[in-house]
Amino acid sequence: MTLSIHNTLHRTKEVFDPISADHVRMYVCGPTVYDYAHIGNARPVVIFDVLARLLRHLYPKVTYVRNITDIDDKINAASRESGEDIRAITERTAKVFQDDMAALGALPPDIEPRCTDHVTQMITMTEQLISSGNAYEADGHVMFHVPSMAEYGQLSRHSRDELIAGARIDVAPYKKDPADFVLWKPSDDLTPGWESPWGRGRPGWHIECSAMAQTYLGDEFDIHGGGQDLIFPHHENELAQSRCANHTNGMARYWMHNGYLMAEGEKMSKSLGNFYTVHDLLDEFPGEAIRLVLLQTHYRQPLDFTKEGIAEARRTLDKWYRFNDGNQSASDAIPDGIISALSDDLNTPKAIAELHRLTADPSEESKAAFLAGAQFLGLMQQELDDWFRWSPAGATEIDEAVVDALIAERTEARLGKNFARSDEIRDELAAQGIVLEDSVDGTTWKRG
RNA sequence: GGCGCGAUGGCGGAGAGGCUACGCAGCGGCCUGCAAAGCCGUGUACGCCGGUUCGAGUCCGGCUCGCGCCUCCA
Repeated sequence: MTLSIHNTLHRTKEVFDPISADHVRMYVCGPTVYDYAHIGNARPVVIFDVLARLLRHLYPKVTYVRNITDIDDKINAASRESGEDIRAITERTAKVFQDDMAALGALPPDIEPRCTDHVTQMITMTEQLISSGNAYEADGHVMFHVPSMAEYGQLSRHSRDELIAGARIDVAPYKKDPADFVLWKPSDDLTPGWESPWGRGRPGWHIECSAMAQTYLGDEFDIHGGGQDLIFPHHENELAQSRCANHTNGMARYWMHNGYLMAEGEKMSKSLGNFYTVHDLLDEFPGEAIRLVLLQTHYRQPLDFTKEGIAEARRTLDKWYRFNDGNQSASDAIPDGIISALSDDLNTPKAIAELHRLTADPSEESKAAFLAGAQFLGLMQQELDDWFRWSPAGATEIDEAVVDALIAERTEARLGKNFARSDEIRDELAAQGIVLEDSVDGTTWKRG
């Protein structure tokens, strides 16, 4: 099976040709842990989780690195505002992030490095950039000198002149060139800092990824991923730093970026009330339904995320859980249709259509294939009862014994043709969000 | 202003120069005491204007609308 992926570097779909077929290496930019992840942050996590699963299926060894950024001025600002210790904020937020992503069915990456553990590597890389003539120290800062790299802008396709023309902020006086960006900056006594050859300070906001990727994946690796909004400046600057420090022609062979996400037809913003954190959504919907919404749209397409969309995805999963009534086990082989769809630049909507196609055939063979395919995509992970009896956070507890007693009473009433009482019981339960289903085998219930 | 992305049937969403996408919802039917679930059947589409072609959602040009990014982040 040939894997092809869209490479942002060339803006075309290309056949994936790893540096070493024995060991595929991928780096994805992870969260800055100062606040709960919103659904836009979850999109790359789920997308690259699918890619990691696919790579592991196609290649013998895969190393997937996704960092946690725990040094950032937004974190410092959050700490100043709330008074909470920086370490406490980052630990707490990182834990919630990991739990929330697990609830979305995303497997943990192989390595999840933190910036605070890699400051030494960042300092080393910064020193390398100074000695190679690509960076300079000025006024306590170390700056990357953009004109020192001829190919700067190759990823985002911004020319240096355009950047300067479009700049929205004043140029700091210590910059040699308006396009230069920071590698290291000084910290005052109230700000976290590390000792360095340039005094006590902290890293700029791109060098972390360059340093951590180099540490775990080497000077050059296969895939670098993230959201489209990271193309510039983050990835452009990472690319420049890594190439110049490591003396390579590229950092990653393939750069992949997922499209942006809107919520309820508008850009997500707190003031519009459509700002969804994954943590809050998980109180309201099962994680698998959220995952399915994310996979139903191709990763490079814009996605309008709506609660109605999650509800619809949940109904689709209801249907799938019914189709696979809990008695099947997944076949060993992942259906070809799933693998070939995913191998075509991660065409998850097409893979999902393939799942729908398999549900049209009620044979045991098809059910086993369906289950294998769905589970490969990180879906159909629940027990049947857990899925149908899932309830939102804060919902009233259901006393199953009471429900069973009412069902028994209703069955009696139906046998006695007392349909008035029978329907009354059904309505009563429906009011509590319980839906009854009669079949030849008796009556079962689920949460509606 | 610069760079880039998107526009498909009521909704979601693939595909791609000639061939059914698919799902949801709707409608008709079967089943059911009635429902629910399930099953069968069924309608509707490619933003606008030109062009290329025997033939264009699919290629080219222009336009309209929506959106992203434009550095030490907000």
